[in-house]
Amino acid sequence: MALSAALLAAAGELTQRVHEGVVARGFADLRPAHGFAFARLAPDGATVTELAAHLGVTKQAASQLVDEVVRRGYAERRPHPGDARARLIVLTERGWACTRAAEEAAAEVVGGWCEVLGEAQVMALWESLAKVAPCGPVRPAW
Amino acid sequence: MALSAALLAAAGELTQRVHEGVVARGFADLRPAHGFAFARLAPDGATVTELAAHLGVTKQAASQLVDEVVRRGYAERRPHPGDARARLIVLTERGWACTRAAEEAAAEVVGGWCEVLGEAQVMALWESLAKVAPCGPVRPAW
DNA sequence: CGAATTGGTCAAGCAGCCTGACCATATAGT
DNA sequence: ACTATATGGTCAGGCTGCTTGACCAATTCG
Repeated sequence: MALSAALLAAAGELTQRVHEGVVARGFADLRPAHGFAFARLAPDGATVTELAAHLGVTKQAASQLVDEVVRRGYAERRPHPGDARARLIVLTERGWACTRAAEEAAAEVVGGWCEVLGEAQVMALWESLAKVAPCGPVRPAW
Repeated sequence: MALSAALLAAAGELTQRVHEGVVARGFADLRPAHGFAFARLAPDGATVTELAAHLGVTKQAASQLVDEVVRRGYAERRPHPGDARARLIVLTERGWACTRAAEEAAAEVVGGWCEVLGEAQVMALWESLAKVAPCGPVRPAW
């Protein structure tokens, strides 16, 4: 179906342009995959196991990804308040700055869409997508 | 933005379910990435270089991917009619069967969306996406 | 209190992609 | 026509991200 192609094209372009926007704002040492991790870490932090589940990878892979972002100063491992085995991964100030940069870049792209479609159409698009994939995986899927 | 998340979720779910559908129809030795290659090969075949450009990878990676699908009987390398250096990669009958299976699986998913949104909304969704990403990359983007 | 479970890391291996080098054919320059 | 350059494709080697398997520390259940 052509709809499938259009959907994949839009998602690919969004990912690509958000990544470009993040890089342009000075965060060049990150890959798109890190963004998906930040999305899970942002609200209140998360454990490695939770992050692994969110990204659909093994704990080891998630742990390795956390190593990277910690080494680059975007997050830190803290003792978990309620479980001495676990560690709570939380964003640092730099991590939050990067998250805000990603939101700005995303808003820019969506703004461009509003100019093409009109705001009402974009809202309709959003609602349709939300109904169609209520809890789909917000992560690299292929 | 929540729209971004919804879009990525929908694209991820589509990719995943199409792949599941293809596997369920008996083509278990393929990855989603192969599907993006088939999309370029399907109409009239393509050279390795064209395929590489379409997938956004190097010629070497594309050549290796072609090796895999040839070894598994989905495609074959033929001499290129107009250029003795080049080879035209074309789908075999098995390759076409797999392509049809993918289209069936995609139609199933979209059919499910029609039940949720109604056919008119799905058409509107399609048109909006087509306007927004007229020539986005139909390939794994992250 | 011992047994089984869960969170996390360490170690080794593999798959997919990249860079660099190379050959064969095609195209352009003179 | 003949060389020079560009293009299509492959081979070889290396790197990165992810996986499986094993293990330790802390928790929970009997």
